[in-house]
Amino acid sequence: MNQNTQNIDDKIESLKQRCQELGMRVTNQRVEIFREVASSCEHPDAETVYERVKHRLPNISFDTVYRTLASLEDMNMIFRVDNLLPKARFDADKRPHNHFLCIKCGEVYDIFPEDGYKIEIPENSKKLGEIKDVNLQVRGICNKCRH
Amino acid sequence: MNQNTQNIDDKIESLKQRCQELGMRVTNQRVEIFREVASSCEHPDAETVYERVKHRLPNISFDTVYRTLASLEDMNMIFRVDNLLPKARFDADKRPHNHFLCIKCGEVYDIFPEDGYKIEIPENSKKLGEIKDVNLQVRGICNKCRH
DNA sequence: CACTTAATAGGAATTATTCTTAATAAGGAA
DNA sequence: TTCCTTATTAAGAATAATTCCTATTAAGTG
Repeated sequence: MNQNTQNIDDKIESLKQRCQELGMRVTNQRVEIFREVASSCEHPDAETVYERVKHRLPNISFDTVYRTLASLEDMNMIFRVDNLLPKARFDADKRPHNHFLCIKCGEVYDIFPEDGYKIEIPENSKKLGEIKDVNLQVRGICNKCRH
Repeated sequence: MNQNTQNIDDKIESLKQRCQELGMRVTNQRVEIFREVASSCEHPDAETVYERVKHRLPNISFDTVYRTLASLEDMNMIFRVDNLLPKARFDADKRPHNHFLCIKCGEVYDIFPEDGYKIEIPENSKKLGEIKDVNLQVRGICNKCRH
Protein backbone atom coordinates (compact mmCIF):
# COMPACT_ATOMS: atom_id res chain seq x y z
CA MET A 1 0.00 0.00 0.00
CA ASN A 2 0.87 3.60 -0.24
CA GLN A 3 2.17 3.81 3.27
CA ASN A 4 3.20 7.07 4.80
CA THR A 5 6.94 7.43 5.06
CA GLN A 6 6.92 8.95 8.53
CA ASN A 7 6.93 6.09 10.99
CA ILE A 8 4.37 5.51 13.67
CA ASP A 9 6.61 6.39 16.58
CA ASP A 10 7.32 9.77 15.05
CA LYS A 11 3.62 10.35 14.57
CA ILE A 12 2.90 9.46 18.15
CA GLU A 13 5.66 11.75 19.27
CA SER A 14 3.98 14.58 17.42
CA LEU A 15 0.67 13.71 19.04
CA LYS A 16 2.27 13.97 22.47
CA GLN A 17 3.78 17.30 21.56
CA ARG A 18 0.44 18.56 20.34
CA CYS A 19 -1.21 17.46 23.57
CA GLN A 20 1.37 19.37 25.56
CA GLU A 21 0.91 22.49 23.46
CA LEU A 22 -2.81 22.34 24.07
CA GLY A 23 -2.63 21.41 27.74
CA MET A 24 -4.26 18.07 27.07
CA ARG A 25 -3.25 14.95 28.94
CA VAL A 26 -1.39 12.17 27.21
CA THR A 27 -3.55 9.21 28.11
CA ASN A 28 -3.04 5.66 27.06
CA GLN A 29 -6.40 5.65 25.36
CA ARG A 30 -5.59 8.73 23.35
CA VAL A 31 -2.28 7.35 22.21
CA GLU A 32 -3.60 3.92 21.30
CA ILE A 33 -6.60 5.24 19.42
CA PHE A 34 -4.37 7.55 17.46
CA ARG A 35 -1.89 4.74 16.83
CA GLU A 36 -4.66 2.65 15.38
CA VAL A 37 -5.79 5.28 12.88
CA ALA A 38 -2.25 6.36 12.07
CA SER A 39 -0.97 2.88 11.39
CA SER A 40 -3.84 1.88 9.18
CA CYS A 41 -4.27 2.87 5.58
CA GLU A 42 -7.84 1.69 5.38
CA HIS A 43 -9.65 4.65 6.95
CA PRO A 44 -11.14 2.73 9.86
CA ASP A 45 -14.47 3.59 11.43
CA ALA A 46 -15.08 3.96 15.17
CA GLU A 47 -16.10 0.36 15.63
CA THR A 48 -12.99 -0.97 13.92
CA VAL A 49 -10.79 1.25 16.04
CA TYR A 50 -12.63 0.06 19.12
CA GLU A 51 -12.17 -3.62 18.29
CA ARG A 52 -8.48 -3.23 17.62
CA VAL A 53 -7.61 -1.02 20.54
CA LYS A 54 -9.52 -3.42 22.77
CA HIS A 55 -6.73 -5.97 22.30
CA ARG A 56 -4.30 -3.66 24.02
CA LEU A 57 -6.71 -1.87 26.37
CA PRO A 58 -9.44 -4.41 27.17
CA ASN A 59 -11.51 -1.95 29.20
CA ILE A 60 -11.75 0.73 26.56
CA SER A 61 -15.30 1.98 26.00
CA PHE A 62 -17.10 2.91 22.85
CA ASP A 63 -17.69 6.35 24.19
CA THR A 64 -13.98 6.93 24.65
CA VAL A 65 -13.33 5.96 21.08
CA TYR A 66 -15.93 8.37 19.75
CA ARG A 67 -14.90 11.16 22.07
CA THR A 68 -11.24 10.68 21.33
CA LEU A 69 -11.67 10.51 17.59
CA ALA A 70 -13.55 13.79 17.79
CA SER A 71 -10.85 15.41 19.87
CA LEU A 72 -8.07 14.14 17.61
CA GLU A 73 -10.01 15.70 14.79
CA ASP A 74 -10.19 19.01 16.68
CA MET A 75 -6.46 18.80 17.20
CA ASN A 76 -6.00 18.34 13.47
CA MET A 77 -4.30 15.00 14.00
CA ILE A 78 -6.89 13.03 12.05
CA PHE A 79 -9.55 13.80 9.48
CA ARG A 80 -12.98 12.53 8.72
CA VAL A 81 -13.29 11.09 5.24
CA ASP A 82 -17.06 11.44 5.04
CA ASN A 83 -20.02 11.97 7.36
CA LEU A 84 -19.11 15.44 8.46
CA LEU A 85 -22.78 16.20 8.77
CA PRO A 86 -25.07 14.45 11.23
CA LYS A 87 -27.61 13.61 8.56
CA ALA A 88 -27.66 13.07 4.84
CA ARG A 89 -28.58 16.10 2.74
CA PHE A 90 -29.67 16.16 -0.86
CA ASP A 91 -29.22 18.28 -3.92
CA ALA A 92 -31.10 18.15 -7.21
CA ASP A 93 -28.98 20.71 -9.03
CA LYS A 94 -27.24 18.90 -11.85
CA ARG A 95 -25.03 21.81 -12.87
CA PRO A 96 -21.45 21.00 -11.90
CA HIS A 97 -20.71 22.71 -8.64
CA ASN A 98 -19.03 22.15 -5.32
CA HIS A 99 -19.91 22.50 -1.66
CA PHE A 100 -18.65 24.35 1.35
CA LEU A 101 -19.54 22.41 4.51
CA CYS A 102 -19.49 24.25 7.80
CA ILE A 103 -17.97 21.91 10.36
CA LYS A 104 -19.59 23.88 13.13
CA CYS A 105 -23.25 24.32 12.20
CA GLY A 106 -23.46 21.74 9.43
CA GLU A 107 -24.71 24.25 6.88
CA VAL A 108 -23.99 23.53 3.23
CA TYR A 109 -23.22 26.30 0.75
CA ASP A 110 -23.03 25.93 -2.99
CA ILE A 111 -19.87 26.92 -4.77
CA PHE A 112 -20.56 27.57 -8.41
CA PRO A 113 -17.41 27.56 -10.50
CA GLU A 114 -16.21 30.95 -11.62
CA ASP A 115 -15.26 31.38 -15.28
CA GLY A 116 -12.61 29.00 -16.42
CA TYR A 117 -12.58 26.93 -13.25
CA LYS A 118 -12.66 23.27 -13.94
CA ILE A 119 -11.92 20.30 -11.73
CA GLU A 120 -9.41 18.00 -13.24
CA ILE A 121 -10.15 14.39 -12.47
CA PRO A 122 -7.00 12.77 -11.10
CA GLU A 123 -5.73 10.33 -13.70
CA ASN A 124 -5.03 7.62 -11.13
CA SER A 125 -8.55 7.70 -9.74
CA LYS A 126 -9.82 6.31 -13.03
CA LYS A 127 -8.04 3.05 -12.39
CA LEU A 128 -9.97 2.52 -9.17
CA GLY A 129 -13.37 1.95 -10.70
CA GLU A 130 -16.20 3.50 -12.63
CA ILE A 131 -16.50 7.16 -11.70
CA LYS A 132 -20.04 8.45 -11.23
CA ASP A 133 -19.43 11.86 -9.75
CA VAL A 134 -16.57 14.10 -8.75
CA ASN A 135 -16.90 16.94 -6.37
CA LEU A 136 -14.84 19.16 -4.27
CA GLN A 137 -15.62 19.42 -0.60
CA VAL A 138 -14.42 22.60 1.03
CA ARG A 139 -14.58 22.27 4.80
CA GLY A 140 -14.40 25.14 7.19
CA ILE A 141 -16.24 27.47 9.48
CA CYS A 142 -18.83 29.61 7.77
CA ASN A 143 -19.03 33.37 8.27
CA LYS A 144 -22.16 33.05 10.36
CA CYS A 145 -20.37 30.76 12.84
CA ARG A 146 -17.35 33.04 13.04
CA HIS A 147 -19.72 35.89 14.08
CA MET B 1 -29.98 32.77 -4.33
CA ASN B 2 -28.24 31.05 -7.13
CA GLN B 3 -31.37 29.40 -8.43
CA ASN B 4 -31.28 26.93 -11.22
CA THR B 5 -32.57 28.38 -14.46
CA GLN B 6 -34.57 25.33 -15.49
CA ASN B 7 -38.00 25.63 -13.90
CA ILE B 8 -39.54 23.11 -11.58
CA ASP B 9 -42.17 21.88 -14.00
CA ASP B 10 -39.49 21.05 -16.52
CA LYS B 11 -37.55 19.16 -13.90
CA ILE B 12 -40.60 17.20 -12.90
CA GLU B 13 -41.27 16.43 -16.51
CA SER B 14 -37.80 14.97 -16.79
CA LEU B 15 -38.40 12.92 -13.66
CA LYS B 16 -41.53 11.44 -15.19
CA GLN B 17 -39.64 10.66 -18.36
CA ARG B 18 -36.89 8.98 -16.41
CA CYS B 19 -39.45 6.89 -14.53
CA GLN B 20 -40.93 5.75 -17.80
CA GLU B 21 -37.54 4.84 -19.22
CA LEU B 22 -36.83 2.75 -16.16
CA GLY B 23 -40.26 1.18 -15.86
CA MET B 24 -40.88 2.90 -12.56
CA ARG B 25 -44.28 4.19 -11.57
CA VAL B 26 -44.94 7.90 -11.38
CA THR B 27 -46.41 8.14 -7.92
CA ASN B 28 -47.56 11.25 -6.17
CA GLN B 29 -45.05 10.65 -3.40
CA ARG B 30 -42.17 10.34 -5.82
CA VAL B 31 -43.11 13.52 -7.61
CA GLU B 32 -43.67 15.56 -4.48
CA ILE B 33 -40.48 14.42 -2.79
CA PHE B 34 -38.51 15.27 -5.88
CA ARG B 35 -40.30 18.61 -6.18
CA GLU B 36 -39.24 19.45 -2.68
CA VAL B 37 -35.56 18.78 -3.24
CA ALA B 38 -35.56 20.31 -6.70
CA SER B 39 -37.23 23.54 -5.64
CA SER B 40 -34.98 24.11 -2.66
CA CYS B 41 -31.47 25.46 -2.78
CA GLU B 42 -30.68 24.58 0.80
CA HIS B 43 -29.83 20.89 0.42
CA PRO B 44 -32.60 19.59 2.65
CA ASP B 45 -32.28 16.47 4.76
CA ALA B 46 -34.85 13.67 4.92
CA GLU B 47 -36.69 15.14 7.87
CA THR B 48 -37.05 18.54 6.21
CA VAL B 49 -38.38 16.92 3.06
CA TYR B 50 -40.79 14.88 5.13
CA GLU B 51 -42.15 17.92 6.99
CA ARG B 52 -42.69 19.89 3.82
CA VAL B 53 -44.19 17.14 1.71
CA LYS B 54 -46.54 16.35 4.59
CA HIS B 55 -48.38 19.59 3.86
CA ARG B 56 -49.42 18.28 0.50
CA LEU B 57 -49.54 14.56 1.29
CA PRO B 58 -50.53 14.32 4.96
CA ASN B 59 -50.20 10.53 5.09
CA ILE B 60 -46.66 10.36 3.78
CA SER B 61 -44.39 8.17 5.88
CA PHE B 62 -40.78 8.64 6.88
CA ASP B 63 -39.91 5.39 5.27
CA THR B 64 -41.27 6.57 1.94
CA VAL B 65 -39.14 9.68 2.12
CA TYR B 66 -35.97 7.71 2.81
CA ARG B 67 -36.76 5.06 0.24
CA THR B 68 -37.68 7.59 -2.39
CA LEU B 69 -34.64 9.78 -1.80
CA ALA B 70 -32.50 6.67 -2.26
CA SER B 71 -34.26 5.72 -5.45
CA LEU B 72 -34.07 9.25 -6.85
CA GLU B 73 -30.36 9.03 -6.15
CA ASP B 74 -30.13 5.73 -8.02
CA MET B 75 -31.94 7.38 -10.90
CA ASN B 76 -29.37 10.16 -10.90
CA MET B 77 -32.05 12.75 -10.28
CA ILE B 78 -30.60 13.91 -6.96
CA PHE B 79 -27.26 13.69 -5.20
CA ARG B 80 -26.13 13.25 -1.65
CA VAL B 81 -23.98 16.11 -0.44
CA ASP B 82 -22.35 14.14 2.37
CA ASN B 83 -22.92 10.93 4.34
CA LEU B 84 -22.40 8.57 1.49
CA LEU B 85 -21.01 6.08 3.94
CA PRO B 86 -23.11 4.59 6.75
CA LYS B 87 -20.49 5.45 9.36
CA ALA B 88 -17.77 7.99 9.83
CA ARG B 89 -14.29 6.88 8.79
CA PHE B 90 -11.00 8.44 9.73
CA ASP B 91 -7.63 9.17 8.19
CA ALA B 92 -4.43 10.27 9.87
CA ASP B 93 -2.44 10.83 6.71
CA LYS B 94 -1.65 14.51 6.51
CA ARG B 95 -0.15 14.44 3.04
CA PRO B 96 -2.55 16.15 0.65
CA HIS B 97 -4.57 13.50 -1.10
CA ASN B 98 -8.08 12.69 -2.19
CA HIS B 99 -10.53 9.84 -1.84
CA PHE B 100 -12.46 7.51 -4.05
CA LEU B 101 -15.64 6.36 -2.29
CA CYS B 102 -17.36 3.27 -3.57
CA ILE B 103 -21.08 3.93 -3.45
CA LYS B 104 -21.76 0.22 -3.46
CA CYS B 105 -19.56 -1.31 -0.76
CA GLY B 106 -18.56 1.85 1.06
CA GLU B 107 -14.85 1.22 0.63
CA VAL B 108 -12.54 4.22 0.62
CA TYR B 109 -9.46 4.37 -1.58
CA ASP B 110 -6.72 6.94 -1.38
CA ILE B 111 -5.87 8.97 -4.43
CA PHE B 112 -2.41 10.41 -4.17
CA PRO B 113 -1.83 13.24 -6.59
CA GLU B 114 0.36 12.42 -9.55
CA ASP B 115 3.16 14.84 -10.44
CA GLY B 116 1.97 18.32 -11.05
CA TYR B 117 -1.58 17.73 -9.95
CA LYS B 118 -2.85 20.37 -7.61
CA ILE B 119 -6.31 21.28 -6.48
CA GLU B 120 -7.12 24.86 -7.05
CA ILE B 121 -9.28 26.29 -4.31
CA PRO B 122 -12.25 28.03 -5.90
CA GLU B 123 -11.84 31.77 -5.37
CA ASN B 124 -15.48 32.25 -4.38
CA SER B 125 -15.34 29.61 -1.67
CA LYS B 126 -12.97 31.83 0.30
CA LYS B 127 -15.74 34.34 0.82
CA LEU B 128 -17.93 31.79 2.56
CA GLY B 129 -15.81 31.36 5.67
CA GLU B 130 -12.53 30.16 7.05
CA ILE B 131 -11.34 27.17 5.06
CA LYS B 132 -9.86 24.31 7.08
CA ASP B 133 -9.54 21.62 4.50
CA VAL B 134 -10.23 21.03 0.83
CA ASN B 135 -10.59 17.65 -0.68
CA LEU B 136 -11.86 16.04 -3.75
CA GLN B 137 -14.38 13.27 -3.42
CA VAL B 138 -14.52 10.90 -6.34
CA ARG B 139 -17.61 8.76 -6.16
CA GLY B 140 -18.17 5.62 -8.13
CA ILE B 141 -18.20 1.87 -8.15
CA CYS B 142 -14.89 0.27 -7.33
CA ASN B 143 -13.34 -2.45 -9.44
CA LYS B 144 -14.10 -5.09 -6.84
CA CYS B 145 -17.83 -4.28 -6.98
CA ARG B 146 -17.90 -4.30 -10.76
CA HIS B 147 -16.53 -7.90 -10.62
C1' DC C 1 -62.81 -2.53 -15.46
C1' DA C 2 -59.96 -5.98 -13.55
C1' DC C 3 -55.38 -7.63 -12.61
C1' DT C 4 -50.64 -7.66 -11.35
C1' DT C 5 -47.24 -6.07 -8.61
C1' DA C 6 -44.49 -1.90 -7.49
C1' DA C 7 -44.91 1.26 -4.03
C1' DT C 8 -46.71 2.89 0.32
C1' DA C 9 -48.11 3.67 5.52
C1' DG C 10 -47.34 2.65 10.00
C1' DG C 11 -44.81 1.24 13.37
C1' DA C 12 -41.20 -1.71 15.12
C1' DA C 13 -36.33 -2.57 14.84
C1' DT C 14 -31.66 -1.55 14.04
C1' DT C 15 -27.47 1.10 13.86
C1' DA C 16 -24.50 4.89 14.83
C1' DT C 17 -23.52 8.16 17.99
C1' DT C 18 -23.95 10.94 22.24
C1' DC C 19 -25.07 11.72 27.05
C1' DT C 20 -24.87 10.91 32.19
C1' DT C 21 -22.53 9.91 36.30
C1' DA C 22 -19.43 7.99 39.29
C1' DA C 23 -14.69 6.38 39.25
C1' DT C 24 -9.93 6.85 37.66
C1' DA C 25 -5.49 8.62 36.64
C1' DA C 26 -2.37 12.49 34.46
C1' DG C 27 0.33 16.15 35.56
C1' DG C 28 1.53 19.72 38.73
C1' DA C 29 2.75 21.15 43.42
C1' DA C 30 4.51 20.21 47.95
C1' DT D 1 7.72 10.52 46.56
C1' DT D 2 2.92 11.70 47.84
C1' DC D 3 -1.02 14.52 47.51
C1' DC D 4 -4.36 17.31 44.95
C1' DT D 5 -7.00 18.97 41.25
C1' DT D 6 -9.55 18.13 37.48
C1' DA D 7 -9.41 16.19 32.75
C1' DT D 8 -10.50 11.87 31.15
C1' DT D 9 -12.60 7.49 31.31
C1' DA D 10 -15.98 3.17 31.69
C1' DA D 11 -20.40 1.58 31.62
C1' DG D 12 -24.53 1.61 30.17
C1' DA D 13 -28.65 4.34 29.21
C1' DA D 14 -30.51 7.49 25.88
C1' DT D 15 -31.06 9.63 21.51
C1' DA D 16 -31.08 10.29 16.58
C1' DA D 17 -30.95 8.68 11.97
C1' DT D 18 -32.12 5.25 9.05
C1' DT D 19 -33.95 0.74 7.64
C1' DC D 20 -36.95 -3.24 7.98
C1' DC D 21 -41.49 -5.75 8.10
C1' DT D 22 -46.08 -6.59 6.65
C1' DA D 23 -50.52 -5.67 5.28
C1' DT D 24 -52.66 -2.37 2.18
C1' DT D 25 -53.01 0.68 -1.78
C1' DA D 26 -52.85 2.30 -6.36
C1' DA D 27 -50.09 2.78 -11.11
C1' DG D 28 -50.03 1.07 -15.34
C1' DT D 29 -51.35 -2.66 -18.49
C1' DG D 30 -54.53 -5.62 -21.10
